[in-house]
Amino acid sequence: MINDFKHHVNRLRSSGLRPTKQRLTLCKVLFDRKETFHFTIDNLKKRIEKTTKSKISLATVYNTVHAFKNNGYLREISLQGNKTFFDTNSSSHHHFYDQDTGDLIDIKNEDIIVSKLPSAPKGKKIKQIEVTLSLANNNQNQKK
Amino acid sequence: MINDFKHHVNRLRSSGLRPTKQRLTLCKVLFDRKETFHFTIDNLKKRIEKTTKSKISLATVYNTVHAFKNNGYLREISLQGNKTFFDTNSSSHHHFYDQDTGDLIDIKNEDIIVSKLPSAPKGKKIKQIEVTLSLANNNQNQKK
DNA sequence: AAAATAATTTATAATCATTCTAAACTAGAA
DNA sequence: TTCTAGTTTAGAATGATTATAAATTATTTT
Ligand SMILES: [Mn+2]
Ligand SMILES: [Mn+2]
Ligand SMILES: [Zn+2]
Ligand SMILES: [Zn+2]
Repeated sequence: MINDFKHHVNRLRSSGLRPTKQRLTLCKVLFDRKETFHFTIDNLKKRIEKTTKSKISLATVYNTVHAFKNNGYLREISLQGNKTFFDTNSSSHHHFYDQDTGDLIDIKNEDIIVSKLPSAPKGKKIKQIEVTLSLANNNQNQKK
Repeated sequence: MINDFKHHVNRLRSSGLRPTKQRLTLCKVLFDRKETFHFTIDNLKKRIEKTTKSKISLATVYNTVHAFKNNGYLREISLQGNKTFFDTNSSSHHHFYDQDTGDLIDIKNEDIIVSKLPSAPKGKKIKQIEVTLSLANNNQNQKK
């Protein structure tokens, strides 16, 4: 599996995306690893620069990440603050969000059970259930 | 209760905020109504201009909204896309988020039951449980 | 009530993330 | 090889938010 990227080429082709040098580089950086992870664009840009010799323009990183997201390779995660996070774990799951550190930790889908849900408004369907558990330090924020 | 804003003055004072003309105007626009609502800064700025005669600078709207949020009068809501929403309903509750229209609909806390939760990491505490149900149109996005 | 002070407001500039543009480049088809 | 549509790119443009620093105002002190 290592050093093999035929499957990336295939996946890109089957999404109607040409397997360009830049896209394959991104595929390797994002998907050729055991653990999934969360990242920002800025974050990812730096990782590419460190990890690979390829130079990819910022515009292309944006374009590619959005293409990957639109084709279900990546998930976009919404958090407070004005930064957008992405998740290489595109399957359904939830998150701890540490308000102090900004850390984001995966929670497996089966570790949270939502046993009651409202029904969707007329003509609409529930497409995704997302639970975010916000964390803070244990010590009571004792005022004074 | 109408045309009475002593309680706003009191609340501001008890938060260590001086009851300025601008803050009281914001309090009236945000809290003197039956229904709670969701808004963006831009959104709120326009509402102020329509509703009141007061002219409040953009910087003050930002400052005040953040002060109100930090003191628990408002909640900040995180959604996909790069806009920040606020919620005059500061109590614990959940949301429908319509991916097509961008609409945000409240779900009462008791209409969602989360019956299994993971435990928080060491030294951390779960401060907030937020469930977002993403909506899309019923019709299957049939590809061709 | 006037003066002193500290907080607040404001216009405007600065920053930062993201998107747009249009020219150069490239993958795949003919 | 030539053609064409798709892709990449640098840089400009946009839009939201934050910073700055001077003017104003609320509150405290005299
Ligand atoms: Mn904010
Ligand atoms: Mn995006
Ligand atoms: Zn995740
Ligand atoms: Zn709400």
